[in-house]
Amino acid sequence: MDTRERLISSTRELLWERGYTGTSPKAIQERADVGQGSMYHHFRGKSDLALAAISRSAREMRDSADAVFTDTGTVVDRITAYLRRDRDALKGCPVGRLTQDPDVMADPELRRPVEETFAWLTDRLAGLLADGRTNGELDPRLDPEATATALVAVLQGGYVLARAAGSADVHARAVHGALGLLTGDARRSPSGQENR
Amino acid sequence: MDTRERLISSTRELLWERGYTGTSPKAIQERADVGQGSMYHHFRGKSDLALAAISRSAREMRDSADAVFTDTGTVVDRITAYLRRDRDALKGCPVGRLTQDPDVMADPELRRPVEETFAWLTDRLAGLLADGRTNGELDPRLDPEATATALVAVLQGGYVLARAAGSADVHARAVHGALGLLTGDARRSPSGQENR
DNA sequence: GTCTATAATCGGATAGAC
DNA sequence: GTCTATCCGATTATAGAC
Repeated sequence: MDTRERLISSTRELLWERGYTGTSPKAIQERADVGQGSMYHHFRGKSDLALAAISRSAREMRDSADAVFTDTGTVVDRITAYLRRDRDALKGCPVGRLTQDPDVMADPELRRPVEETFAWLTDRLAGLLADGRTNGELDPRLDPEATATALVAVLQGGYVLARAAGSADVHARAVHGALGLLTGDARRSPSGQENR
Repeated sequence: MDTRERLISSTRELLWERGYTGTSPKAIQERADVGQGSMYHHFRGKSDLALAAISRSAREMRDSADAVFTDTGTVVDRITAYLRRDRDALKGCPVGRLTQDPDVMADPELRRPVEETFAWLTDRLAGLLADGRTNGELDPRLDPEATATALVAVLQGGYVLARAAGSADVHARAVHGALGLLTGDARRSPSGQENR
């Protein structure tokens, strides 16, 4: 890996672990094993490096999700596969994490990849859910946009809860609960007052 | 409000807005309108202040949730009221936010209130869901712990998505989606293959 | 209790030699 | 392209006067 790539890679890791404010140019250089001068030769400064790192992480997140979504199987299969996908729950989401960084959110350039990634993801999931509704896999009353938003929120919130508990199992439990609701293993009782 | 309280209040605000790493003693003093010497008289340092602030926020979050949970109405009513509660979605959760702060999570004292708050919240919701299952409001197949975890995750993840989108509506949409799944307005089709 | 002074270290760069 | 030197403000305190 060349110098430039090592810097991007190091920045991605540090943004993931410590956020933008918690990441210093010096720490980036040390982890990349690159000198001060080198870093400022390849990038104009911290925010320039962060832009490269964030864009890379966003693209990777999108590409890997898309691979699961375009896989074979029923709609429910593909959504289940995405929700259950292997993840390091205690590390959190490298993109979602950035929403807590005021300096990232305040800079339109840095913020853009974050915004676009979640807009794309939610939209893609909503499309799948709409397909499932059309083909009879899912209840016609299901609201694709709202449901997609809820599912993405479960994933993002699952990271929060897993980190709070210090246990990756909590993320899996959140996903399990969401799938239970989606696939009808857990819902308002058929004898409940809201049933029609 | 006395000096000590102003310092705690100022620290709570800053931790909420900028996190632990992004909050300097100087900024705390300025917002509280308290001098350097005063701050170090009342608190041993930044982490001591943070502990007071975090404990306060955690207790407040817990108390206000408990008020909704112990309210009158059906289980589904109370859960709905909690999920739909007025919130400043773009500001995020003052407690959940701290899970992204490595310095907070690395310090057992600072971390404890965060961990306990979410453990309590999830447990409390699971109890309500179990009650709803018992009294026939909810499907007997519903897994109370997993569902409770998913619901709390929707709230926490909703903040992430709202901030990413720059719109509080996204949080409301996530909640709407989750309630649709929980109350049976949106789920796997009755004619779907998983139906028994 | 509050104020000012002092200080060591870090953060985020710029400048110029090689 | 990479290195070292230098810079200035911020961070997180401590010390002692008032």
